[in-house]
Formats: sequence, C-alpha cells, structure tokens
Amino acid sequence: MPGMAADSEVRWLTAEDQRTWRAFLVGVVTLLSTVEAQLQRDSGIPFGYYEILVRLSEAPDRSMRMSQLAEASTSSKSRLSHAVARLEERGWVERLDCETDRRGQFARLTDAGFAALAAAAPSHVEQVRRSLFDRITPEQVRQLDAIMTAIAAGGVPDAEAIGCPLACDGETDGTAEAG
Amino acid sequence: MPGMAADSEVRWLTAEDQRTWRAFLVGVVTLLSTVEAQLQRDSGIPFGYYEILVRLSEAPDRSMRMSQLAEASTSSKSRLSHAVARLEERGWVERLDCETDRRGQFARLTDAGFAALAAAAPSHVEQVRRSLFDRITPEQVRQLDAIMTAIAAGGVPDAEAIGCPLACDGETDGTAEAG
DNA sequence: CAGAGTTTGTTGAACACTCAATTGACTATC
DNA sequence: GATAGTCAATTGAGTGTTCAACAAACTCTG
Repeated sequence: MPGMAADSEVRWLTAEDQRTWRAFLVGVVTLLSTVEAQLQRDSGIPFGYYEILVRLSEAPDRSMRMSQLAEASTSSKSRLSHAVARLEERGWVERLDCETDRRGQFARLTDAGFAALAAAAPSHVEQVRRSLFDRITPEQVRQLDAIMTAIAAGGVPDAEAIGCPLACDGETDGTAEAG
Repeated sequence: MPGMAADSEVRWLTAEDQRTWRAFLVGVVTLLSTVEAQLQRDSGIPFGYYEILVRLSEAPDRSMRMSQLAEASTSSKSRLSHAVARLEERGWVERLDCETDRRGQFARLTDAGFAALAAAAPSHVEQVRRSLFDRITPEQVRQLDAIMTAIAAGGVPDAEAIGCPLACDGETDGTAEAG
C-alpha cells in the first residue's frame, strides 16, 4: 500500500508482485482448506496429524526421533509434542525411549495407526489430485516444484523447528519416499 | 503411498507429483510461518488479522459487509466474526448496522486500526519480499501467478466461506488494489 | 399474508497452535 | 570432576480456528 504513511525508504511491492502475492494467498488457502476439510470430514484426521503418520510410515521401523520427525513434518517441537500426545491417545502412535540418549524419544506408528493411514489415504490422494494436479499442466507442475523448492531453500530463519540432522543411532537422513 | 492397502482402483500420484506435493507443502509452511512469525513478533498482529485490516483499508469508507469481508479475506464467517470481535477490543475496527438489511453488519477500520496497519506494513512487506520475491525470478513470478490463479479457480467447493457477491448497497465488487 | 426455505451473522465448546518456561541429560572447558 | 552451556522434549497458559447450533431477518411461492 504505497502512499500510506511516512515510508520514505520502504521498497513496496510492484503492482504485479502484489497481485501475485494475493493470488498466492488465495490459492494456498483454497487448496489447503479444501484438502484439510476433506480429510477431517471423511477420516477424522487433522491434516497436520496425517503428515506425521505419513512420515512415520516411511521411516525404518516406522519410527523416528521426535526432533527428526518435527523437522520432517515442518513442525515445531512443541507442536509435535502435543500432536503425538493426541495420536498416542488414539492408539496410533507409541513413544519409545532411546537407548543411547536418555533425553531422546522415538515415536513409532502402531499397526492401528498404519491402518488408519491406509484407510484415509485413497480419498485424500484423490482430493489432492482434484484440487491441484488436475488444475495445472505437467509443465506447471515442474515450474511449481522449482518455485517451491527455491522458496523453501534456507528454511525457517530462526525457529526452533530446525534441528541437527544427526540423531541417536544411524538414520537414513530423510531419504524416505512417498506421501 | 502405492502398495499400502487394498487400493485396486485408486489413482495414486506419480513419483514426480509426490515430490512436487511435498515441495509445495514445505515451501508454503516455510514461507507462511516465516511471514506470520515476523508480523506477530514485530507488530503483535496475527497474519489473519492483518489481512482483514488490509481489505478494509482498501474498501470505500474503509468498511465492508461481514460476508463480503469474509469472502475477500478467504475466511469463514465464523472465523471472521471472532476475529472482528478481537479487533474491536483493540479499537481497530468498529461494527455498524446496515440500514437496508437489518441482519447486516458493516465492519469499519478505525483511525487507530489504520495507524496500526500503516505501522506494521513496511517490515511485513520487506519480509514478503525477502521470503518470496527475492528467491524466485521474474519469470517464476509470472508462472506462480498463473499456477495459483488456476488452483484458486472454482474456490472452495462447499464451505460456507463462499458468499453471494452482491450485498447491501452498491459495492465495488472486489476491485480494491494493494496489499 | 402465511409458511417454507434461505441468508446473515453470532455464539460456545472442542480442538489445535504458539510462546515462554522448565526438566533432565549430554558436552565442553577448566 | 565441577561448572557452564547446550540439546531433547515436555508442559501449561493464552490465543486462534473449527464445527454445529442458533436467532433474526429476508425472500419466494402459493
């Protein structure tokens, strides 16, 4: 909003950038709220919890250290801690102590959790396809990938969500596959 | 996650689409959480509230019908109702009755609200620039605009956030400018 | 104009997230 | 081997969001 206040040296966005920023916000909210609503309605799983289940399902032994899991699901430690507590109540995740670092905790996906994920996945994937991939061309998919990768590069500047990649014992360092 | 359960007819995402979807989620969370944190930290304004203030600041008489404002800020009516209540407590917004429709309410930005917005805008815009526009090329800006516009087309399928575009008296139908 | 259906906007409860503070355990330094 | 500093993870308070239910006003139809 140029000409709004005493701004002198502020580099405001160009009109084009403003339009793009607006389009970005509307697009993201539209897409995410649709996907979240479908998942919640049809499977009773908040999207943030779903992401945690997916990451665990891809990990060796279906378990991960809390810090590692927080980073993998782009979540703060606090948020993950609360979320895992809820998932534990549902019987979908269990906590295990780390043998080599007594501060450490592993979260492991239970069979019930895996079953819940398997039950929720088809309709969720279908929704993602309808809301995103059916609406853009293959070329745009590649463009989107490049853009989002560039945006994510460097990560969140100072948040405590950033953890050291090394953990308790030898891990696969984030080389899991699907989602 | 192909091969996960009895899925038979489910059209899973391709490996490329999965990577893009993941990149999208990481990029969006990274960008939005950075922008939200900056705004909250430096100005004490939640991002959702900031958006409401911006929409109002662009509207004629700095006021809008609640439904219209909900749609403009891609918010549910419930969420907006709560948000405006908080903004009213801060003295940044006031409610006015609609003369021609006694169900109707207008939200109007107060001078204090406008001042708060003006104070918050520079550093916020700077953050958006650093987190988004400094990281992608001008060509990618155009690509992003096209992609996000395509994603947003059609809007949220069934949510109550979608309101009728017409309202109380003659409005500008969403032709406001900056952000 | 009576009644059904729709629209506007609010409310309260349940739930999720953020922030700051805290505990317990590891690590480096002297 | 004490001490200070860091790291992993949790906790609780405060705040924001969602969902379903609701009240009041408008509109359409007969």
